[in-house]
Amino acid sequence: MPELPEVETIRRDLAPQLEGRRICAVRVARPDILLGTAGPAAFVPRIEGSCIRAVGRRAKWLLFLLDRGVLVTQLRMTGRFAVGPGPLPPISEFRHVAAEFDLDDGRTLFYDDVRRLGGFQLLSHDEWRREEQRFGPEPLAADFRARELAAAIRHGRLPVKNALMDQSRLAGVGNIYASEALHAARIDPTRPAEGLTDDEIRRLHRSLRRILRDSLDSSGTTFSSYRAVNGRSGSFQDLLKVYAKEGTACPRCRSEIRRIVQSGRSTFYCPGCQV
DNA sequence: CTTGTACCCTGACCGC
DNA sequence: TGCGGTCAGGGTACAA
Repeated sequence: MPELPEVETIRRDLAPQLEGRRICAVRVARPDILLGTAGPAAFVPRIEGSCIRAVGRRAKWLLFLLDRGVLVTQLRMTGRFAVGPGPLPPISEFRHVAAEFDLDDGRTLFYDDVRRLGGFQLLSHDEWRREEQRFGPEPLAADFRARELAAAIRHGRLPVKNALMDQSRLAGVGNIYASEALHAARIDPTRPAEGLTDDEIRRLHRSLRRILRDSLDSSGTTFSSYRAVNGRSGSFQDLLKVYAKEGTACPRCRSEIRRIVQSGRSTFYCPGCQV
């Protein structure tokens, strides 16, 4: 379940291995990972021969900035990458390889996706610029202050947890970090976003940024399926306070952590200290 | 405009 | 041992 810290971890793993490389050949074993209208017949020749100038990230999307456009990648739930020296995936866990990209240094980039909810789309630089406008601000950007958080989420009767996860309001936050940030800020996840006080916004801003940074320092949360590149695990799951901790004691007030469902997603919170 | 729901997909897990 | 049902949640399409 890659959110901002997980996708950024993958970007940092991939960038030094891929930047400056040319893609010589592409194989798409599972065409349904090609998002949008393009099938392999249109996709493959547009990628082959292109050079990877940089590996980027916006929200939870990983970006391969090519000389001919932007290869946009969504990992959704189970998408993973590995880079190997030969024609076979370097780790045995890659049993659902959906696409392979041969590089000009003899190595191959493998994309594996059990559920195939993720995938690729090649956009022109102009198309990506327009697409990118749909996202809210990046919460780890240097100029993202409490004022920017308030402008992004403090409107509407939507519960604050859903507001945090709405990618058009705020980029990169998903189910795990929304629950964790609200617990750290002592805010009830069901509260309408428009009702947060200035002090609560300041607490949420600090908590959210600290948790995203700490998770990045831990290479993300390997809870079920997420891995960094080549199967590497993150360790932030060891530092979670409420996510998937239903029935355990809140580390702050010892009340019992509860699980509720908001918009079909699990929310974990402490009824004792989140008000 | 906002808000809610169904759907895509497979593997892990549970109860019988 | 098998087997059906449920759940996981990212984003998107569509309805109200």
